Amino acid sequence: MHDPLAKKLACLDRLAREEEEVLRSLVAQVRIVEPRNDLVVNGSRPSHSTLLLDGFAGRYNLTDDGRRQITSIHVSGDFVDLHSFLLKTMDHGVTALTRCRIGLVPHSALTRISETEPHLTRLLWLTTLIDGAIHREWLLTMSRLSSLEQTAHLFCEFYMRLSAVGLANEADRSIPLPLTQGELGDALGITTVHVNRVLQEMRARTLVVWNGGRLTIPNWDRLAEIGQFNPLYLHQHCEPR
Amino acid sequence: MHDPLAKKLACLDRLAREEEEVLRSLVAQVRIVEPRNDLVVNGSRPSHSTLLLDGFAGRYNLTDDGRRQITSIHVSGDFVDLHSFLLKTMDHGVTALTRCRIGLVPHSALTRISETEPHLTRLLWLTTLIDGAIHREWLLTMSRLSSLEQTAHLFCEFYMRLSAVGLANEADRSIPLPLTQGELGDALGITTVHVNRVLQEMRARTLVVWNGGRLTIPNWDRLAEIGQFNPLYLHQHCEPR
DNA sequence: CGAGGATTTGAGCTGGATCAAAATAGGTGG
DNA sequence: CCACCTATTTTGATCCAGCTCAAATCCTCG
Repeated sequence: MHDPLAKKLACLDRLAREEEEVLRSLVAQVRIVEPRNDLVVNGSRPSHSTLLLDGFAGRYNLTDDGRRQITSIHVSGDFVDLHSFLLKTMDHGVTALTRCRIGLVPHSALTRISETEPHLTRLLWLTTLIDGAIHREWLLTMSRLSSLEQTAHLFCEFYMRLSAVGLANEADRSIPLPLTQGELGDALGITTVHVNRVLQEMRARTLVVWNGGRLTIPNWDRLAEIGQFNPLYLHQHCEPR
Repeated sequence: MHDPLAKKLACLDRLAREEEEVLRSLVAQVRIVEPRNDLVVNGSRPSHSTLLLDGFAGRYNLTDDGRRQITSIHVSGDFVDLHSFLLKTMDHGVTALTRCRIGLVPHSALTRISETEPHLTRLLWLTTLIDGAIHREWLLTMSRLSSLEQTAHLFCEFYMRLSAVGLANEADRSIPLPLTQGELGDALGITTVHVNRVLQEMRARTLVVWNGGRLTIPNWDRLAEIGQFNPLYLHQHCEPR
């Protein structure tokens, strides 16, 4: 049994065998959610948190007149709404960008962990802190970089994060990226039309190849330089926490 | 003795007497930091977290060529870098926007809390989740609202947050806001020149009065409407966590 | 083969940037 | 109390990255 959560946490700190056991027992129920459906509804008060087992999901906020900003994109092993455990009321929605397989983790189980497993609690807390670090990086790239630079940055981030959970093909530097240009624009804060133009420019400069839902990065160093990408903010290294 | 941290946490959930005691004992040392100095240095590995006792501070990231984005602004009672406890390495800097009085909280004390005080741990965790919720809201307002709307939103947020720690004058709806227009621009992601023009427009429409380091909001409802401000994301209400 | 979504192209427009300079406001030392 | 220095705010003129609107093409899949 592959356990993407344990895999992800093991990137952050050594896990004891019993801790892995505890993690494995968290998921009370598995469900499938079709693309464009909400995994979690804005304003709801969930009694469980949602662990993404497979697929891509996005948190989003809407303006009063319905324009959407995707504030993060999640992949296997990510808790898309671990924060609902303590925030109680959802202040945003979470949508399935592809067909998603999700595991439901009762808040009661999380409370139990917080009472009896301080080390695991710190690691779960840590994953929400990394979410915050990503938000901050997005704030920077959104406001201060050109949309091409910002896109380059985001592609690098996706690569690193998918790589961490074993979903990157390290040989040809490619990852699954089954999004539409419109969805990417909602994450970048730009229009579909402009996403398209940015991609054309990137293609012309052979910075990336993106088709059939797969993104390939022929020259990592150049892409990372253009996107001013420094992976430090992802905190993907194992140390005692 | 006024304890701004206990005051803030008490807005989120009932605190036991002994918990307040524990919180009071956290600060090992108090220091003063002058404006424009770093409270926490980017890339450092702090051995303590910084509780802001008095003053205004801002987290910031820089682009490679030195442009700055302020990713959050903190006031009394805020932990400006509680996350350094688990992230270990700072992925951004924290600067004093005014003269700041800070309390240093050793990470060892935080580890102890996480081992022995599950409820307090959840509340501290929660404060970092609220930081994340604010980041998401900023992502939305930055990308989808006009700069005037975004500014209105930010002013509403400041008012609510300062009000929660007793720093707002509820009578005339005013708060301390000792920032320069340049600093505000760094938080909004716009230039000083444009901040100035936005403020002129807001003044002309008597949405706000801002001078002598104090912001007054003559008509809350109008400002909140323009900024599409809904305080839900601040999660400022007491409930069992 | 047809239909609805996704991508692409084109033409103009605009919010906010840039650059440069002037006016003000604080703060400091004499 | 004044003269001076520096940071901040304000004004003006120009520019451009990314938006809007509209239509065409291309997939994909029933």
